[in-house]
Amino acid sequence: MAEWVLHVDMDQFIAAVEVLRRPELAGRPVIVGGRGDPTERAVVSTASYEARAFGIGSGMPLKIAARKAPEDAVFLPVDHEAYESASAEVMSALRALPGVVLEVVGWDECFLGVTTDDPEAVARSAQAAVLEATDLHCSVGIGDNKVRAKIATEFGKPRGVFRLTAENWFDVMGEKPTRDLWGVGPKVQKRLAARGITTVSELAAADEAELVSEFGPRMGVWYHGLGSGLGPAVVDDTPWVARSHSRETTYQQNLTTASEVQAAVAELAGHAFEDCLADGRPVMRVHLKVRYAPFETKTFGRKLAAPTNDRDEVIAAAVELSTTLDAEREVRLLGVRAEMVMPEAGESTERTPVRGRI
DNA sequence: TCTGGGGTCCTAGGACCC
DNA sequence: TCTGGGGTCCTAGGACCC
Repeated sequence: MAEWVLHVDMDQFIAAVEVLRRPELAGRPVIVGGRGDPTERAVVSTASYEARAFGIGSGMPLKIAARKAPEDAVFLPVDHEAYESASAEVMSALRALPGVVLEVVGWDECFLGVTTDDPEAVARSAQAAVLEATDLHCSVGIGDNKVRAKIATEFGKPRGVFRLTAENWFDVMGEKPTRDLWGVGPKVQKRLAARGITTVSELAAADEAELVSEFGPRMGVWYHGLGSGLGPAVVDDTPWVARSHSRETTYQQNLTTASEVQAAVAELAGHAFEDCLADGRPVMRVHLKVRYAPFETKTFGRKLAAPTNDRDEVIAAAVELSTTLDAEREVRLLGVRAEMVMPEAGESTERTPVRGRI
């Protein structure tokens, strides 16, 4: 029997959860984002397939989505608690499958590690288990590592199963643009293209030393391997330990005075601090990120003298950071993020340069 | 045309020490 | 007067993911 990595990804998860509790919305374009008011500053979290047909997608400003949407479209507010409880049901249904190791990646996706001669059968039973428990549909990618399993899922959508391994990697992916790889975004795609690398096959055939000189010792090697579909194959079910907590808000009206900014920073820092407190862990660093008009961002931070549980100390540190803003130029803030970083928690597991929770 | 909120990890460069 | 290497720590910034 062989070891396999399965990647389970819910189909239009947030929209599907909303339709589940409002069956009358089935078949209509559903757009979930912000407070559900398309005239506000906010973006689309998820659009149903019906809405995607009109060119609406996640990350798009609600105002733009409203312009593209047909008359019968429905805008709904984000309801974190509903998605979290649906997510928990999905995960527990999957965890109950015999012989699987489950690693949560996000609300609506996870990896399953399984030893079997028939991974397609496991994939089908995973889909059946999720449907039975939640009435929600998912797609499953099967791979010989996480990178291939993750990419395979896209070929299975919706409600399908697809297998991607070393055997068919270049047949399936060879001619695709580098952007289709997990971890290659628009910036990296552009930098690769500047060196004549536009397809997955070209990336695999590229000179690794050249990639290292462009992207650094870790990322250069990582991207080169990505061209061949290389990646970690270990599915790790140890519970997630957050390294940091942050709070961010976009203001409907820009903040324009130093005292407004300081009040906003103090409030956000307080909430982020409480998230750390809830984890039972002290705060080691305080970061601030501001977005100011027209569309620039600035980040800065400071290490505290020692890890602390002192609320006043971390808030004071955050507020003090905000005083370094250039009042003339930078105090027209669209948004502010306060981040609290906690000390390294125990031994870290194997890490890969794929961002986010892998 | 307008820009979420929650995260993670990597890199470059300066400061500082020996 | 001119200016070594090597190492570590720290901060700012960047990129990407869900």
